[in-house]
Amino acid sequence: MAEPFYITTPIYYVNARPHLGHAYTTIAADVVRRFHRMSTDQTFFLTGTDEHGDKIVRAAKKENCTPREYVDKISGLFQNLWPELNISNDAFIRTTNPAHMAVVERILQRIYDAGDIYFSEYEGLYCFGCERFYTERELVDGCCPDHQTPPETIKESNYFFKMSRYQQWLIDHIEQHPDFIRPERYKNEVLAFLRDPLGDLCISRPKSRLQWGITLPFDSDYVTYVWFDALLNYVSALGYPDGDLYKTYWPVAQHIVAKDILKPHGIYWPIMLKAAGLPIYQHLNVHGYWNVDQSKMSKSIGNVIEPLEMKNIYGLDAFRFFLMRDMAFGLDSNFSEEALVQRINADLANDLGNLFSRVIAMVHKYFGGVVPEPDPAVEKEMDLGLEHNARAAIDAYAVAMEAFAFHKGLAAVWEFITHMNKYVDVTAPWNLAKNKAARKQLETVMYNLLEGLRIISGLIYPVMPDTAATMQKHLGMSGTDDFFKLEKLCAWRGLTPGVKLRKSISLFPRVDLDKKRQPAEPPVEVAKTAKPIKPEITIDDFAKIDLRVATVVSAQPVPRAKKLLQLEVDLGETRTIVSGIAADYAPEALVGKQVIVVANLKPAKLMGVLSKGMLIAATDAAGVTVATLDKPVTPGTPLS
RNA sequence: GGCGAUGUAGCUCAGUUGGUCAGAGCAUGCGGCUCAUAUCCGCAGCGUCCGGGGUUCAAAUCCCUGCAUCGCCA
Repeated sequence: MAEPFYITTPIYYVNARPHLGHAYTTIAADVVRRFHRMSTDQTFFLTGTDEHGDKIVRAAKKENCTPREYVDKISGLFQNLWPELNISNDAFIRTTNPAHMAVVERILQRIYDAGDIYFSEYEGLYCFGCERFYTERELVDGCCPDHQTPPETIKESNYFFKMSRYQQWLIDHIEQHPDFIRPERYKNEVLAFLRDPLGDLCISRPKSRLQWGITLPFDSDYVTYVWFDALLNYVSALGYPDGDLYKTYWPVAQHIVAKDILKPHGIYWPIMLKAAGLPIYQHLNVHGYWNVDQSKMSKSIGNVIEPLEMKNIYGLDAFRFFLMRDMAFGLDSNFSEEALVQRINADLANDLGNLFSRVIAMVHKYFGGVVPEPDPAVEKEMDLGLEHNARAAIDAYAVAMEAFAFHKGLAAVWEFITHMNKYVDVTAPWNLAKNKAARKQLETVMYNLLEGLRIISGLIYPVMPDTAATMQKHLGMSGTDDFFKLEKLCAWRGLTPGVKLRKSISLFPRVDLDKKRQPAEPPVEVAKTAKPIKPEITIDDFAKIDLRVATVVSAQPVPRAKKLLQLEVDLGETRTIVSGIAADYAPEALVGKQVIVVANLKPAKLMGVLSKGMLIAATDAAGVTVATLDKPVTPGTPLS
C-alpha cells in the first residue's frame, strides 16, 4: 500500500470573491487527491480561508459590517462553491477558528522561546488614511495613491523573525531536495532570491492600528502578521501537535499554490517550520495564471470569468477537464470559450464520447447488450495488443500525475483512446458480425473494447469523477466505489461476461459555437456572461450619481500605461478624465465623440494623472466599448 | 536599473546530454469506413525553430548581441 497523501490549497484571502484562479487551484488539489486515492486509502485534502489582517478590516468597513460578519460572509461563498465543483475536501479551515488561533500562539511562543524573535524599532512612511506603510516606490508624486496626501514618517516598534539565521539552511535544503519546489523554474526563482541576504520578517502589528488578528502570546499590545498566522493553518487543521491526523499526514505534506505566493511558501514557511522544530513539508507545487481571452485576469478590468458560469453552460466535468488538460502545470495559460469548446468537441465528444457510444451500441446490436465472453485462443491469434496499450497508458499516466503534470497524464489517456478507436477500425466488428464463423472473434473484440472503456473510466476519475461513474454504470459495474484503484485497472479482464448493459448514451454533446452565435439574440449572450444583478437601490440612491454628456476634446495615451488614455472632455467645463480604454480605442478615434461621464465621482490619480470623473463603458469578451449617445446633445446635459 | 524566463507550423505547445530534431494535437485539404454524437481511421501541405554574429565536421539545441513578451527584485 502506498504511503499516505496530504494535499493543501492555500487558504484564500477573503478580501475578494472566489474566481477562476481559486477554482483552478482547488480543482487541481482535488484531482491529485483523487489520483492518490487510486493507490492509497489514506488521503487528506485541506482548503480554507484566511481571515485576518488590515485588508479585511478595510473591506468590511466598505460594506458597513464588522470584520466578523464580513469574513463569515465571504468564507461562506468559498465553502458553498466547492461542492458545486465536486471538490472533495476533508476539512475547511478558517484562521478565525479558535483552535487555529491557539496553535499560532503556541508556535509563536515556541519560536520566541528559542530566541528567533526579537523586538526592534524602525521608521517608515505611513498613510493614516489607509492605515498602512508605503514604500517610496508605491507613492505617486510623493503622495498616497489612494488619498493623494503625503504619508508621514513615523517610528514603530515591532517583533521580527530572524529568518536570516536560516538562509543557508534553506539553500542547502532546496539543493538537497531537487523537487522540493516544482516545477524547476520556481525552485530557481527561490534560489535566485536567496542569493541576496535575506531580511528578517516583521511578524507583528501594533494593536494601536490593527486589532483584527491573533494577539502575540508574549506581548498583548500586538497582533500577529497575517502570513505568519495563515501559513500555520496547514498544521493547525491537522490538530497539531497531538492529533492523529497530524501524525499521519504532516510527514507527507504537499502544498499547491499559484506563483504569486511563491515567496511566503517557498521561504517564510520552511523557515518557520525549521525554527519551530517541525518537519519540513515534502513538496511545494507551483502553478501559473489563467489569462482570460489573452489579457491578464484582473478584478479591476472586470473580465473575471465566473467559474460557475462555464460549468453551468458546458458541464462540470468538461470544465474540470479543460482546466487540467489545457494548462501545463506551472506555466500560464489562456482561458477562452473557444478553447474550451474546441477541447470539448475534439477530446470529449469526438474521441471519448463517440468511442463509448459506438462500442456500447455495438454490444447491443450484436449481443443484445450482454457482455460477451472473450476467447483466449482467439485473442492470442489476433494479437492486436490493446491490453499492452492500456498498460502503457496507465504507466505513463501515473508517472505524469504523480508529478502534477496533469496535461501529460490526460494526453496519455487520450493516446489510449486513439488506440481504441483504431482498434475498432482495424477489427471492423460490423464485418465480423456478418460472418457467423467469426463469432468468437467478434466476442473477443467487443470484450476488449469494453475492457478498454473500463480502464478509461478509472483513469479519468480524478478529473471527471461524474463521467467516470456514469461510464461504470453503463459498463454494468455499478455498486463498486473503488473501480478506480490502480491495481484494478492494471488487471485486464475485470468485466464480468454475461452482464446486461444499459442503452448507449452520449457522454458529451457536441457544441456548435457558430450555431449558438448565429441566432444570437443578444440577451442570450449577455445573460450567459452577465454578473449577478447588484442589490436593489432607490431612485434617491440613483440620483446621487451625476451622469453628464461630454464631448471629447482631445485624447492622448498616458505614458507607460498600456490601457489608459488621458481625455480632455467638455461637459460645460473642461475636465481631464483618465480611462482604461487604450486597448480598444485609438486616441484620435475618440475626438469629437459624445460620451457619458460620471461627473461627481471622487477624483483619483491614475499613473500620476488626476482623473476627475469616469467614462461609462461596457466590457465584455470582445473588449471595451464606450457608451455614446444616439444623436448630438449639448455638452453638460445631465442624464436621468 | 539588476536578475531570470520565454520567443518552434494558422492556433496551443513537445523537443532530454548539439548529430533522421524539424515534431504532436487542434484547425485546413484529400481519401477510406459506416458500428457511432456528420463521429472514426489514413494521407497531405504549411515552418528563415524571433533577428544578427560566433564556436563546431555538425546547432532549434552552446556562446555573444539585438528585439519582443512576461516574471522576480530594487
